[in-house]
Amino acid sequence: MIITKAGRRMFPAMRVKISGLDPRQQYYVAMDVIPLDNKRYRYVYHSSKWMAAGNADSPVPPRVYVHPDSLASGETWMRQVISFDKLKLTNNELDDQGHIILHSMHKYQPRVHVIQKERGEELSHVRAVPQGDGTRTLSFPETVFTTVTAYQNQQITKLKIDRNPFAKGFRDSGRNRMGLEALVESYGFWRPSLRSLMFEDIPGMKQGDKLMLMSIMILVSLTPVCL
Amino acid sequence: MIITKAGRRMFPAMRVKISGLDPRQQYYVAMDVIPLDNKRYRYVYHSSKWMAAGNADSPVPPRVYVHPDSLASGETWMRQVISFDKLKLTNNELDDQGHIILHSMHKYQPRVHVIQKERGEELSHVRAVPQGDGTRTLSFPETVFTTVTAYQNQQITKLKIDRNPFAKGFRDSGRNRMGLEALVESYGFWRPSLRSLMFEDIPGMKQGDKLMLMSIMILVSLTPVCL
DNA sequence: TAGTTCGCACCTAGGTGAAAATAT
DNA sequence: ATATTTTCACCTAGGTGCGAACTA
Repeated sequence: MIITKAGRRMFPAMRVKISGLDPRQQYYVAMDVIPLDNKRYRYVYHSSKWMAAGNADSPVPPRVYVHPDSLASGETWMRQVISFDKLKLTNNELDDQGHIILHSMHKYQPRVHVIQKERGEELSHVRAVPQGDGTRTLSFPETVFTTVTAYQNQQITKLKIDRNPFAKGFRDSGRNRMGLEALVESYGFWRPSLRSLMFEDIPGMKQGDKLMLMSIMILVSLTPVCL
Repeated sequence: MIITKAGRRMFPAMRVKISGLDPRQQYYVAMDVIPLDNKRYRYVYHSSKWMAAGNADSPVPPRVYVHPDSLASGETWMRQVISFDKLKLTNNELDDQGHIILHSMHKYQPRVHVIQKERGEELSHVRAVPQGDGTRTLSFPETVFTTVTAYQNQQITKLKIDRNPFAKGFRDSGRNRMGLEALVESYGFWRPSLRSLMFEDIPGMKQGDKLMLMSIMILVSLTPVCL
């Protein structure tokens, strides 16, 4: 995923559908991005692979992207597909725009949080998400990505150009256009799918929890590991 | 003010600064638009005046524009200038986009509401603002406007073109450009000002009310009556 | 030399009034 | 006649990867 000083969107964006919430309860929905491991990576062109190359850079200030529809009722959240397309990534450690701060050439795991509103609680953009009974955190391994300041892999570049409407100007004209199916076929690592994760699957999930029936589906946004 | 089926922004937009709120209390800020009188108007070109011409059309469905930063703390509201620039007006009585529905060729009074969050209360976009001790409603006579589907007055057209960035394409090139002061000067009825209205000024204002010290200033958005 | 930054052309998305077409 | 609707050129605002310049 490309990161810049000014902040760059993720593409594709995380999109999530939630069910099983208490329709009348108020929730925040938020996203953050945590390091996948303790390594720094480099892309080895001749083998077309990311290789570990030393230890991770020093930690960056923690940031949380609170979905702009927050605070909203369970009913509201469940009625829509929740898209994180306005979230931005930056490599500027002094960023004051509330963007998520990451190091380039590292691997990251995005997470989605569903946070039940406690009385008086205020969700901060610059502090870690409160962990407790009222918070459910979900990660999808399919969405792990590698940060770069310039694409290392021509397949990824082509994928971005072909799928992102804002990159239309770089597409091959006419003849090379593909339908979604052919496109998907041509990228072995690109696995769009509809995945469903029940809270029953979550380690430490408590019986009798109000949120037990909540499930989250990733609809579209599966990001190849080497992105 | 031009109204269309699809919805059209107000220009200039209402902009408001609030002080005197309880920093920790949660508030909605909202705007609505009420009929100024019971008349329908027509513009008489030779006298350059709006004249009453019959009774108002039948009432339209009530709509409230809840400011997108709602719900927020008094501290948050007071820290910023609150702009209503994304509010849209429509003449479509069947509108389902949440726009404010008005009749063309009528006079209207915009109002700003500051609504203290009561427990469990949900603010509706399609129902009148709840009137009670937790709600303060303010109207500024300077912001009264007349709705049209096409401008009736060449001065207004020029004003809109000169001030609205989105109408830049219609401006006279170079030589006719004016600075703000000259522009303001040239419109006798255009009175930008900084007005401050204390809640003490409001009829029925109660002593000891938590909100008593709140004041609201209109910063920029004064709209001529004949707009 | 590998990684980053910056200006840019080229898009999407959507807010303007003009003018022609249509409605009342 | 007068008012409204529709389409359009021309903007603002901002999301793309490219490629040259820069950096360590």
